Amino acid sequence: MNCSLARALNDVGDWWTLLIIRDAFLGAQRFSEFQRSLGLARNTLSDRLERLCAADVMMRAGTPARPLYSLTEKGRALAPALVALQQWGDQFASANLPPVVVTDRCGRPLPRLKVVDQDGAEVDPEGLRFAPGPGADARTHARFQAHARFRPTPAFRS
Amino acid sequence: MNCSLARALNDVGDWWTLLIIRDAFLGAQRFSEFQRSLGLARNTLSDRLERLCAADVMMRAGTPARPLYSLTEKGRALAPALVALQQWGDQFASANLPPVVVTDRCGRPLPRLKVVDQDGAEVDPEGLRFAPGPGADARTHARFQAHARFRPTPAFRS
DNA sequence: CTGTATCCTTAAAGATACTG
DNA sequence: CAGTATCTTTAAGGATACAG
Repeated sequence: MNCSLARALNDVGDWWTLLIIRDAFLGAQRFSEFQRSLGLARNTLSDRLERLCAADVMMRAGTPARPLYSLTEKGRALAPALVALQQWGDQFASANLPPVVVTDRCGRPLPRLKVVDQDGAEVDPEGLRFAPGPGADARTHARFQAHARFRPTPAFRS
Repeated sequence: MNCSLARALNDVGDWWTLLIIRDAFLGAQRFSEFQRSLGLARNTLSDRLERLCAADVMMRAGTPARPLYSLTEKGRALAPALVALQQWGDQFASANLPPVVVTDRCGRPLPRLKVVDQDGAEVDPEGLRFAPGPGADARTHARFQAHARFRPTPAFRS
């Protein structure tokens, strides 16, 4: 798919994968830590760790017999996505009574992530738009031109 | 699960669901728009839209015979998570050549989402911590006390 | 401890045809 | 147009036992 979101989901869009990554952020490193923390089957965990290493989201260190799993830079770059999802769950799926909160290293809860524009002004969801990027292929361009991708942008609406 | 992330994933942690939501942000409203845009089976789409409406992420308007699907406030609140994931895919899965970029309503590409603390300072991934929240149950508290959730916080490490 | 190898059961997804 | 109803196929996940 010619789509970054689909590609992202291909790497981490699985039920267990993001939970594994969260545990890695929490400091889990050993196979058994993930396994006991999440309670998933061993073969499933094995498969997920394999995929994550193959996708360069996590890496294996330690000895082959007792590996240590940790996040790569690519994996750590998931922090905003992870925090955003958790905060959304805090607010809407946990009725603002989250079991666990994300904090800075001093233990102060983090404010909600905001989408801001180049001037630092917050962009509300209705203000979001999409446009062909540098990697757009012919099909993508065609789609946007065909019907402005569903919703006309202000420029087209004028 | 006593975990906001798992609850969030329960609502939107599916392969198709986030793509449907993205199309909704793009302005798609009709069953056939989603279907043609994503190319998923009709029964699958039907199921996803059903779940999304049940979870109050999307809502149905228009006539029963020709419904219009749109995001609720809860759904629009997914914008940060969606943008964060897409940007991650842009950078790492599309080699910084994204087919589609997220912009503000003027068409200016958005800067990358950042995790900031209460003072507005950026929090790097290593600085992330987690702590029991107001909705923590006994089991959650026990977990944190048992082993500081894998990694000792600076306070515990001292 | 860290997996791999099977087996088994269930769920998910697509294709297709049909209905209001 | 917007689904529903079947049917079929495949994949995913858990359980268990075993191995290095």
